[in-house]
Amino acid sequence: MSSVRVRFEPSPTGSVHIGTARAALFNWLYARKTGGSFILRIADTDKERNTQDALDELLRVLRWLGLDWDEGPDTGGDFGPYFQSQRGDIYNEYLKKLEDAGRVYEKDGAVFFKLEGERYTEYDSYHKAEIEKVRTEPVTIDDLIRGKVTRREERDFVLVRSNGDPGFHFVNVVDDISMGITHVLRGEDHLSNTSKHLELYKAFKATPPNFAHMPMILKDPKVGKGKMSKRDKGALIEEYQQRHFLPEAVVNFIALLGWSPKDGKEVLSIKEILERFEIKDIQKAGARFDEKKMSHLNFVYMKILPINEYENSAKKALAASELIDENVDSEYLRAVLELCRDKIDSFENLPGFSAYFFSDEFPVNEKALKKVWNRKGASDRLVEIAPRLQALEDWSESAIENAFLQLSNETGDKPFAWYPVVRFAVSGTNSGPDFLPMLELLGKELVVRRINDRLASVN
RNA sequence: GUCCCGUUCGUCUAGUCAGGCCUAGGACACAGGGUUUUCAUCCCUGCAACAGGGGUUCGAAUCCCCUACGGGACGCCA
Repeated sequence: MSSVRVRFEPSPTGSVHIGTARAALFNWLYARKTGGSFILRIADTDKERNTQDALDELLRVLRWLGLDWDEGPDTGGDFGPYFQSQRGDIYNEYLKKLEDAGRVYEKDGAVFFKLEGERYTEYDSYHKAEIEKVRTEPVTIDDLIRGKVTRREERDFVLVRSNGDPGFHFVNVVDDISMGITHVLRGEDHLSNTSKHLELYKAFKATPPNFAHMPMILKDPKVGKGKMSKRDKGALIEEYQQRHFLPEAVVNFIALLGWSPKDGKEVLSIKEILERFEIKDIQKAGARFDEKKMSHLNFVYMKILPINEYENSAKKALAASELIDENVDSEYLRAVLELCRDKIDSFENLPGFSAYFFSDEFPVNEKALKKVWNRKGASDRLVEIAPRLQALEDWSESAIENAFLQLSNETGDKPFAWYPVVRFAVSGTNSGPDFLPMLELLGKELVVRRINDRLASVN
């Protein structure tokens, strides 16, 4: 028995859709699972829309997700070329076979595939016209996910466009035959196209590959109806990169879109996914995109991220938001990151969470303003604590705590009475890292100054 | 409109193929409580689903049929 060969056939026209990424992942998983080959084939027959940049971007995204390929545009292989734009000779050769078999004809400058069967014309309500149809024999695929699916193709279709470029269905089938593809895992949107493909396999007297049609990824119902489009939030992998999501989390999330492991474990590394992946466990029904789940997974991975990787990603996120540059004190930065480590839920939120460590221009949280500051006696709390902090000679966590404790003893109020107000004064919000270490790190001069600034704002 | 595919908590899903172990399990989200003298984490509890109707059967989420609803295809896009 020959070994498994699967392919991923993206068209490099811009950004990578989440469904495209999932197709890549599932094909990759199946290849690695079976010890087969994962082939990358570039669908660049539409010349105007393809650029080198888009291709580079595509390869970058695949690598970011942790996917590698055995044959492809940059790695080569025995079945090349791996750009469809360079496979013209092969397409011509296969077109000749169809010509010789009398299965093609020309119309309006394009080459059509001729179906076999009785011809008749009929009014078609979709095309709103009288069109020619063919009474063909139904064709059946045994889909690895859906079982037997039978359908009849009833209209001739274009093989080569009038501008000379070969069309999708034709190149798709020719490439799968000539590259020895054994399994085709693709989106359900191709299920209806499969009858066209099967007709071509028949005409070429070739054995069709095994098909598996994955469910569509649908919009969050709160957002709208239908399949997720590239305009929807969360639809593009680039968006996750820009938002500093972890690739492990993204991979985990897209794997769970339409697939789930038998043992019910949800947080899975790509290796663990690989151990559990089975085509038959892929869901039939469309999967709805849930941004909250994506965020949660990202959060889980952040918690277990090794410290050096955490620091790298954190620095990137801070640099991207221009809170820090290369002049930043690396020891101070390290301490800040250490302090925020267990508090933040995403790198995306880190800049907002920690801005006040790096700049006096930090935003004031409206809710905190209402809840903490616009409250009777709030400014009195600052008036009480400010001189005591000012007077401290030893600016250590315990010394700071003592200052609060003393005040607490004298007034009978808990230290809790001052904490939120001071936190608000120095950070503009009511949540954040551990309070006392935060003050210590910020430094006496800055803490006292911000308290006074806050007080000055009322007068 | 025609054809194809689908339908379990708000969402992702387990269970369906081999009907009884399902008073339907987990996760996210949401609500309430607890731990934490801050903040977050964390822990506990709760909410919440077999689309509807007919069969078959001692017994159906599970098998069959119909209806409804959702999705996809119907391009000289891929």
